[in-house]
Amino acid sequence: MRLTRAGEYAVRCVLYLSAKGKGTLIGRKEIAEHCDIPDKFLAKIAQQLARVKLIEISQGARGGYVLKREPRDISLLEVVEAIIGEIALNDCVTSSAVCRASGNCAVNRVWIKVRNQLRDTLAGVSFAELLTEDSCFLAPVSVPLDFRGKPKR
Amino acid sequence: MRLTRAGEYAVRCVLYLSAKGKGTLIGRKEIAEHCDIPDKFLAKIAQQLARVKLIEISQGARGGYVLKREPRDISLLEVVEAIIGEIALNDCVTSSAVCRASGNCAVNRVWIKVRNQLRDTLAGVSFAELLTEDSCFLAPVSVPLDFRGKPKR
DNA sequence: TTTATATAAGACCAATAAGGTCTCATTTGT
DNA sequence: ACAAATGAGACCTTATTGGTCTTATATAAA
Repeated sequence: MRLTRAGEYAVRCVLYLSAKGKGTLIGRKEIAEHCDIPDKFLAKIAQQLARVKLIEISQGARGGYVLKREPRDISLLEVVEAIIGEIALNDCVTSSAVCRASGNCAVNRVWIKVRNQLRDTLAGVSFAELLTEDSCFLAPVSVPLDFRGKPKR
Repeated sequence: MRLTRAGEYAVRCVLYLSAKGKGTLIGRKEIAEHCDIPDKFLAKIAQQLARVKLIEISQGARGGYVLKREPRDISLLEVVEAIIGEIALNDCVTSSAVCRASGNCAVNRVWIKVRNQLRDTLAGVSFAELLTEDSCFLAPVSVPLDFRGKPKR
């Protein structure tokens, strides 16, 4: 696994929307500009976020994106996996096609362990938490105090 | 980071050499065949392992590879990083070029944390340990009892 | 109801990295 | 000297990433 550019952008986008608060409609261009994401590329990424119900997209004039859940209930893991799929650090873990011994392999067991560890840690970080610290924004954004807390899952 | 095919092959190779024991000369073809690694590709990988002194290569007729350290002192991390370089899960962690806020970014701090966690876990697994369980071999290999234990680092 | 402003969906393209091969040189045992 | 092995790096092919473009559709406002 690797946090691809698309994944990185998705995190920035959700972080920006989180700062604005759940339910606030924000135009795509504003996000793109503010978070330094190529406009059209963001459109593609947003569709994936919408598919997993993290955001809602409204079309037409004055359209844009709306965060559908509270930042404290959104984990880093969710956003990342919405874009790059379920995290796997190697092929063996997901498919036994590569390694004939797979399924009963000591090396594989280690990879499964570190993968779970990684996922657990990412699952434990909410966007509300991320907002309480300086983040990857290009310009400062005001952060409402009530968007702080731990994720439910 | 992702365990590439090359990294996977390197692990298999060192595991095979570990089973044979430190100091035992094994021909490249034997390893390639036994571990299901493309012969020429193994040559390339072996050079990287030699560069970090994990193995020694002898040329000429009856040449091959020799494990230079005890399996209990070789960690999974070492072998993996010998091939794919120091593990980094995203660009931000390594270079601040991508993310302008880098260095003081909450998201980045999370990635650094999970990366360290991952490296620590891999560093804690020795090849001796891996040998005590069924591994990614295509055919069974006898495992000397004295190659079992924890890695020094 | 027309027009301007947005996004939708997916085809498409360029750049990079992964996976692997090939060639020519060098080394070493016999 | 010769055969059997590896060294080093150029080179090729394929997959993935990162991103754009085009056509269609939706909506607010004039």
